[in-house]
Amino acid sequence: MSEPSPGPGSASPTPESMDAFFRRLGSATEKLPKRLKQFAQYIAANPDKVAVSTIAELAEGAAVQPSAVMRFCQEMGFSGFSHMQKLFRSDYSDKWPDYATRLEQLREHGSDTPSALLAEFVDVGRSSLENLMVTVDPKALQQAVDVLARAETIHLVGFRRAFPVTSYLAYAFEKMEVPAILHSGLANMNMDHLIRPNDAVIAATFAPYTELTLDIAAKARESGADIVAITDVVTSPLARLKAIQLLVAELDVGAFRALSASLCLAIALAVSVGAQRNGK
Amino acid sequence: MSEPSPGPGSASPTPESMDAFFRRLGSATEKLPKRLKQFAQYIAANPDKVAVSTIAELAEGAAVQPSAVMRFCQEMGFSGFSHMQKLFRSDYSDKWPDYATRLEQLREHGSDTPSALLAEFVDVGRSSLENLMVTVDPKALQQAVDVLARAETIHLVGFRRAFPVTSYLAYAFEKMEVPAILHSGLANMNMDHLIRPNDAVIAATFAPYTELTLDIAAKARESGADIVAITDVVTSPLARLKAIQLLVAELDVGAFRALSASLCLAIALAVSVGAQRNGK
DNA sequence: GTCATTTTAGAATAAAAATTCCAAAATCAT
DNA sequence: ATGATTTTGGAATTTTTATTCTAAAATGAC
Repeated sequence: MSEPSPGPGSASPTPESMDAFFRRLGSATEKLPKRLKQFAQYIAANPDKVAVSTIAELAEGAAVQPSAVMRFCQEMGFSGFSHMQKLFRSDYSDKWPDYATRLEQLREHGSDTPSALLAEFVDVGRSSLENLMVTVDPKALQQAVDVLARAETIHLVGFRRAFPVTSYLAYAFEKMEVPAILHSGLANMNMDHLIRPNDAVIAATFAPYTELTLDIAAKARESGADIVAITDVVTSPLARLKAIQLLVAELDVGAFRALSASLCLAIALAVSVGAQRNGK
Repeated sequence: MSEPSPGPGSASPTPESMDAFFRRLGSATEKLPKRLKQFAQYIAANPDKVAVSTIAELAEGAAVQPSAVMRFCQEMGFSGFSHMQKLFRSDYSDKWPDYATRLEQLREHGSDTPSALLAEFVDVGRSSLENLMVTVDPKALQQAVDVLARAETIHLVGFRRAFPVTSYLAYAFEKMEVPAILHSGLANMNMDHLIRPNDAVIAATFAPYTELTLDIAAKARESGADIVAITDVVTSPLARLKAIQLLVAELDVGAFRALSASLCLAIALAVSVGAQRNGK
C-alpha cells in the first residue's frame, strides 16, 4: 500500500489531525483564489459534512465545481479528496455516542432507571459544553485572566448551586500556589473587609441569584477590587457592577443542571491564570 | 427522485430512524443465518463505522463476504447497503463540536489563549462524559440508588478535588429535602460518630486518594453503614470496604480535570435517589 | 443417506465516484 | 491595452464501490 503524496506545486505537509487541518484552513484561507476560498468557508461552516458526503454533494453545497474541490484538497496538502476524507472519517468515531452500550442498558433495564437518567444528563452535558464555546466571549475571558493574574489575592464567592464551582477554583488555585480565599459564608461571618483594592473577586451565581453573592460583589466594587462574574445571562445583576462577564448557558434536566459547563469554564480560567502568574 | 424499496422476499418496513434500526436489529438477530448474524453482531458493536466505511471494509471487519453485507441490508428492510448507509449518515451531524466558532476564535486570537485552553477542556469533557456511560455499571448504579433511598441519613464525604462533587450533592439533596450531611473536614472536627448503622455514605475520592476520606469510610463500614463510592478505578482503596463502586474515568488536561463527568454522575445519582424517596 | 431448500463465496457486472485534463475566462503586471 | 499567468468550468477518463448472479457448500426434512 503506497502513501498518498501531496499534489504538485504546493510543498505544504499533509495535516495529520483535525486540529492541524483547521489551523491550516485558518491560515491559508485568506490567500486562496475566489472559488477555493468559497469552498474553504463552506468547509469551515460545515465540517461535519465532509466525512459523509461525496465530492459532488459538497461541491453543490458550496456552489462550486467538483474540480474546485479537488484543487482545494491538494492546496491543503492532501493528494486528493479521498485522502482528505480519510482524515475526517478517522476522526468520526470519537464523536459517536455509545449507542451499543446505551441500548444494551435499556434492553436489560427499563427506560425509567437511574442509568437512563444518567444518559440524559450526559447528553445535556455534552450540549452545554459545546454551547460554552459560543457563549463565552474570548475577549472577556482573556480580560478576566489578565485581571486575575494581576490581583494580589483572589476572592472566590459563590454559594448553593454555585459553590462547587468556587470550591473547585479554590482547589485549583491552591495547587498552583495562587493566593485565593474561598468565601464560605460559614457562621455568617463577614469576610468582606478582607477584600482590598488590589484584589480581584470571582463571583459565581445563577438564577435565582443568591443575595449574599451580590452583596459581597457590591462591597468588593466599592473597595475598588475587580470583579469577574461567572453567570448565566447578560442581564444578571452582576452586570450592574461592571463585572467582566463569563456566560454559561447550562441546560436543565428537570429542575437540575449538571454544572459540566460551569466547571469546565472554571478550570480553564484557573489554569490560564496560574500559567500567566507563574510561568510565562 | 424515487424512494428505494425494500428487497424482494422480505416484507419488513424500512427503519426510518436509528432507534428503529436498533430495535429491529435486536429482535431480528436471533433468527438470522450464521453469516448474517455474525455481521449483525459486528454492527451492534461498531455502529459508528457504518456511516464512514465501504462495504468491503465492513465485510472485512466482520470477516464476511461483501455479498453477505448486501443480504443483511435487504434483510433489515433496506434496498441495499447505500440505502442503509444513508440512514446512518443523516443521523450524524448533531454530534459535532462547533469548529466554526472555534476557528473564528483562533483566527481572532492566538492558539495559546485562554479560549484555546477552554476548547481543550470542552473536548476532553465531552469525551469523559461519553465514557461515563461505559464505565458506570447500571446494576451498581441502581443498587446505589436503592441503598441511598433506604438510608436514614446520607453522609457526603469527599475533600480537595472531590469536594465540588460532595458539595453539589449536598445542594441537590437539600433541595429535594433528603436528609444529608456534608462532611466538611472543618476545624478537623470529627463527624464520624454521627454515622449510624442505618445511614449510608457517599464517598468520593480520586487518585491520589485523600486519607481522610478513606478513614471516614472505614469508620462508617465498622458502624455498619452502607458505602457508595464515586472513584476512578476498580482498584481504588474503597473497594476493600465492599463499597458499591461507581467508576468515573475523567481525562486530564495537564494536571487538571474538568470534573464534568463526576458532577454528571453525582447529579443523576442524587435525582434518582430523590425520586425514589419522595414520589414514586 | 438422499433430495430439496437455504445459505454462502466469489466472480462478473453495473453504477457511482474520484481524478485528470484542457480550453475558455479572469486576473495581473507592465 | 497587451500579453503572460492564474484560475475556472465542465467534459472525459480512470478508479473505486455497490450490486447482481451463479455454482458450490451447507443445512434440514424424510
